[in-house]
Amino acid sequence: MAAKIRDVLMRCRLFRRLTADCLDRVAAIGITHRYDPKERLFSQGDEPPGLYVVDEGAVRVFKIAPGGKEHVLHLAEPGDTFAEAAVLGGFPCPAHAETTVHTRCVLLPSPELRYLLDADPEIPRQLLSGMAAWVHQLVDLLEDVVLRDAAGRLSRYLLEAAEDDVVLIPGMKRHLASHLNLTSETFSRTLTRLAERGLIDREPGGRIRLLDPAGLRWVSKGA
Amino acid sequence: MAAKIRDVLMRCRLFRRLTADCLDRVAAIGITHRYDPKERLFSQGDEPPGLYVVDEGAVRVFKIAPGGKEHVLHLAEPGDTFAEAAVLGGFPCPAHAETTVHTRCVLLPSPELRYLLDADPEIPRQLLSGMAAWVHQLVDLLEDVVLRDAAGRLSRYLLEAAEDDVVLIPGMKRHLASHLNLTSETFSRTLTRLAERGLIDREPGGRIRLLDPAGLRWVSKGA
DNA sequence: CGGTTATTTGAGAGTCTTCAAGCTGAGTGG
DNA sequence: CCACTCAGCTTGAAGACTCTCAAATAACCG
Repeated sequence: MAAKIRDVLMRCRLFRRLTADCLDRVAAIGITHRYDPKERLFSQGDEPPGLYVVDEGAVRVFKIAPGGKEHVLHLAEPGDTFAEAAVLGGFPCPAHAETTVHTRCVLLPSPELRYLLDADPEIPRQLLSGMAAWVHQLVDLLEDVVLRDAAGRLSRYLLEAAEDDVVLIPGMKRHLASHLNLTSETFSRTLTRLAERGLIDREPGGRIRLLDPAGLRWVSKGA
Repeated sequence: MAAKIRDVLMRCRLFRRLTADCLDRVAAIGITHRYDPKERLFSQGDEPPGLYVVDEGAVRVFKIAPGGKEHVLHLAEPGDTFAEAAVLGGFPCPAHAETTVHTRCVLLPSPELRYLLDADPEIPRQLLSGMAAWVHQLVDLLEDVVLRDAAGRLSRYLLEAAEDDVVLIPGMKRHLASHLNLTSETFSRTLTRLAERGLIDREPGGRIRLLDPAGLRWVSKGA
């Protein structure tokens, strides 16, 4: 069981740089949780229960704007962590978290994690660079939203998410759309437009094949 | 001199939570630099010279999009730090940094800082929560760009930047506009619209008086 | 198969940007 | 002391992109 948790942690950027020794100690406090689809893990304003690592399934972390519109900050898939900033910074959750499908997570409970950080000087040091990477990713996201148009953002996402030139859309398209700061309508239209230009091919089951990665790269750079 | 550097560090979120002891050791490696207006501190892709803390003046950290458009990620004013993520994460600078006016900064050079982090277990631990706060701020910024309109973003900025219901615009309006993801034209128009509604008063010298903070808060919440 | 939910498509409206022109204000030299 | 100049700011009109609303289609689940 503990070996299992270790493996989950190993897959994620935040913990990958930990030494085997530290990793074991962190894994020891981990608890595996299972969730049904659409189950709420925590809500905006809650005290963070702990640091989550997705093992299987997917969690969307989102804000709800006054007016009911929601924006997906983070689509956490296997190997991703979330709520790390709230736990480590000691402030309440800045967003809601809900699963999209059947999901298994490892939870590192806040009290135990904080104790560990105080007890073991090696761990904070190694987490620091992990946090820096997370900042870097946020800056990328910000850049994305700010200086790319719909086609550019979608192209970049496709390029990043592709494996063997195939992208499997996680969960509902409208959540992915929200993550890219698009309505589902615009998302759909942009997808067909990319297909018309021969850059991608829409296959059944939410699968997308990249026909012309170089062309997509061009679009994502803003042309 | 060292006392001076200590004071500068003390003012910023990243270091405020450090114990007096650690603070001294960090301050010891700090170097004060002076810059002319529009002087370039580093460029995108450079190895980060170190962690900067603004003592006096202002630095804008910005990206240039293909096509020449620039976006201001961060307007660093006294007490703000920048390049922290690149130094701590060990990757190249993701953006350019340039002063807007005569500026004094404290630089904590990368090699010394890294050495300090390795040598002293206490410092990374205390920096971790500072990084978490920076993540939190980035998420706010992202939220800002994504779910507020021009008037909402400007209102929020004014409320945050105000002291005694007066905001002094740092540097050029067009840089502030870019930070809020607006063109300078839209910025100007939005300002006059807020003035017409009696929420603010535009005074000479780039000074803005908040006449109705409650009303601004209403606008910033998206109405 | 029927009901429900998600996605696609169409038409119209709104916001922000772009392009172009006029304005303002500080610094300069006559 | 004043006109000149240049950069930044403001204002106007036109256009682009995305959103909203509405309806049709497709996918899913019991």
